[in-house]
Amino acid sequence: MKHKKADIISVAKAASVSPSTVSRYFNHPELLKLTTRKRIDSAVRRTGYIRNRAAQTIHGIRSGTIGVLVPTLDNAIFAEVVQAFSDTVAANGFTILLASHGYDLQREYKILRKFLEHRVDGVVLTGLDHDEAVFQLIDSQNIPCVLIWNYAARSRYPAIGADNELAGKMIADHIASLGHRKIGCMFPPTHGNDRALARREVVIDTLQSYGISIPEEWMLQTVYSISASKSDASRLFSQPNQPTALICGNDVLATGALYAATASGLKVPTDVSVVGIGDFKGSSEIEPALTTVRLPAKRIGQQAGDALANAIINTEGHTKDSIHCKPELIIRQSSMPMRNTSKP
Amino acid sequence: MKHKKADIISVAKAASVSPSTVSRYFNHPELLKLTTRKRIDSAVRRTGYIRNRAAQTIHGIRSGTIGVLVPTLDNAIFAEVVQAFSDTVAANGFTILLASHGYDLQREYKILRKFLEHRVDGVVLTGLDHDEAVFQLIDSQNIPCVLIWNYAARSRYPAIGADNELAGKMIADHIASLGHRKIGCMFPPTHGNDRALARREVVIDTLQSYGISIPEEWMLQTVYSISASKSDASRLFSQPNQPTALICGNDVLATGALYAATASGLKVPTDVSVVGIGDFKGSSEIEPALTTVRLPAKRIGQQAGDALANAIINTEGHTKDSIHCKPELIIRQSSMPMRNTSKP
DNA sequence: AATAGTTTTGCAAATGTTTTCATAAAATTG
DNA sequence: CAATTTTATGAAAACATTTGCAAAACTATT
Repeated sequence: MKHKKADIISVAKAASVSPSTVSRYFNHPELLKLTTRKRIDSAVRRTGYIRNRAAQTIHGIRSGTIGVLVPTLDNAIFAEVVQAFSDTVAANGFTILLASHGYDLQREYKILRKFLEHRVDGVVLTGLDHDEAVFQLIDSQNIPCVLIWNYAARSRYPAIGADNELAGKMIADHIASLGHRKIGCMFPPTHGNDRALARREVVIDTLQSYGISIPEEWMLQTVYSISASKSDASRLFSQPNQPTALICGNDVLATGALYAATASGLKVPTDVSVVGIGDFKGSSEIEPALTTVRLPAKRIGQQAGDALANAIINTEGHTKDSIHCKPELIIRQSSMPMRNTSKP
Repeated sequence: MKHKKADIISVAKAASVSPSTVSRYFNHPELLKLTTRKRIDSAVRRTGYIRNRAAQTIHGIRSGTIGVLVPTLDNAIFAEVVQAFSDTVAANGFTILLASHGYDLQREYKILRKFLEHRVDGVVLTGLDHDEAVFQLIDSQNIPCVLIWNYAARSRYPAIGADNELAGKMIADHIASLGHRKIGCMFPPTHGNDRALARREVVIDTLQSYGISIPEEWMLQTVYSISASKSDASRLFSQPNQPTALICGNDVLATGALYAATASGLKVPTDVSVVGIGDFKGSSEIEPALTTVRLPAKRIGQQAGDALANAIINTEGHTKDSIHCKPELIIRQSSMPMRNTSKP
């Protein structure tokens, strides 16, 4: 007794009009007489008809979907960007197709193809660096694209995000200007992750410019997790020779380092300053509150959403300009000037 | 000089075969002769053809999409579930359409309609409670659906998740059996959030069964954020009369409470025990490590993904059974038995 | 080499919609 | 109230595919 799913023809029959009229009811209601509009209205209700976007899409009409490709959602900050992006484009009637590639470039290409099979109206990629094949695929379909999270003045597609190098420079400047000279660094693996790479390079370079170099054993490479960063930092903090400041590649690593300090009986910031990058949720509430550089995730998501929705709706031409969402140094309690006296 | 986008007909021409043969190349390659297969292979490559799922979908073929509807992604635990779900169904060739309703039931209905316009092959809703109109819409389209996150033996659709009431009971039992009698509670607003409601009710009831009742002023309602929970808990901790234990509705709230304790100079667990629910990332590393009840987000996402993909691919009949992903009491350092001596 | 049996391919109809063009109905004008 | 303009509706083609059926092309058998 299951009815066939209602299509536009059954609605037309129920309303005693032609299918074309029903189509107009949805797409150009102002062309219909009030009475027929009402009749169709009731017919739609009675039949439980739901429009079929697939059928519309084959007429070259927009699919109303945007493909969003992130490395992972387990990283709270990406979740936040996606959330903001999704809300923004939803206001323009778009729904997002979401997938994650787990930092695997091969997978990124495959997922992009799948997005294109679904005839997404636009795509969002995370970060600046992607396989050349990925770029070519997007070019060949000529579909609007934005790169989120990282900013660069010159990039293959409009980049909307924060200048990660600037963020790295800001935090390194901060630590160096506090007088620290014995500095440790903890950064995530940089393979397939241009954000992390950019930050690390610039931190090292900036410190270099102050005449500071970082010994091998204080240069930690730590996967993105509180547990890994806590254990790595604990190991660092239990060595005889210790840095007076630890610069972490992001706030998750810094959080782990803060916990490690507490666990090791070190006081932050008196014994060691700890700083992060990102200003994630909770970074301002943690004890001691974390000094960090704010990367405005929410704003990035919104700007990217506006830019892409705009590129799709208006010109059908491509988005033009990159947008820089400025990072901002947030000084809290986890960093302080270097004490002048050295330990006896 | 932009070419028209390649369709199946242009591929057919390029390979000197009929469109039907190209179609078969994708859908039933085993029917083709090796040589024609190769010819088409090359034609596809040369033309840059990408299949059009929209055109397939109107033949009643599956769209290969699953609609996922969560309250928000800003909650790390939902992000984790979504991530696990997405990965699982991606292995079966599905892509997810993701949207969030921000605990607004009206929006949930609208989003669901949009999903159905896209002819999703299945839908995922978060939590057990939804507008009756939502359920009816799903019924009318008869499309597989699973409810994630919360478990209940009897529910409108298969529920795959943890028993939140059990989780609440476990943590309440734990605290009561440690001898605490002066107990505070901090729970999120329960409006439109059946998970939170279930937990709170059962905690209160369980404590009741130990003869414990919670005074009005120790019953905090706090929005989901570390900053709110920290400030609410700080207020509680600065009152003259204080509980010896604080039960928090989730680990985010508990984290804020832990920070508040540190800020107020209280020692956890000696001065006050603090417990959460969820076992979020970082809960085991925070100092002191948080006693909580683990809700297996990842497993929920995977199980839900398997169940739904299965329901779609195999029977085309609906998913049958709810699955209970058992919560688990994780005792760490933030809780300890009640001291016998009361403060002077 | 003719026949029967397979395998491979193409034709044409079908899918659910939009849209152009034509026509019918209504409204406006003299 | 007839002529003209405007508005509302329908018929049919178009969109990019899939698929049942039949024809063509091969194989195998005698």
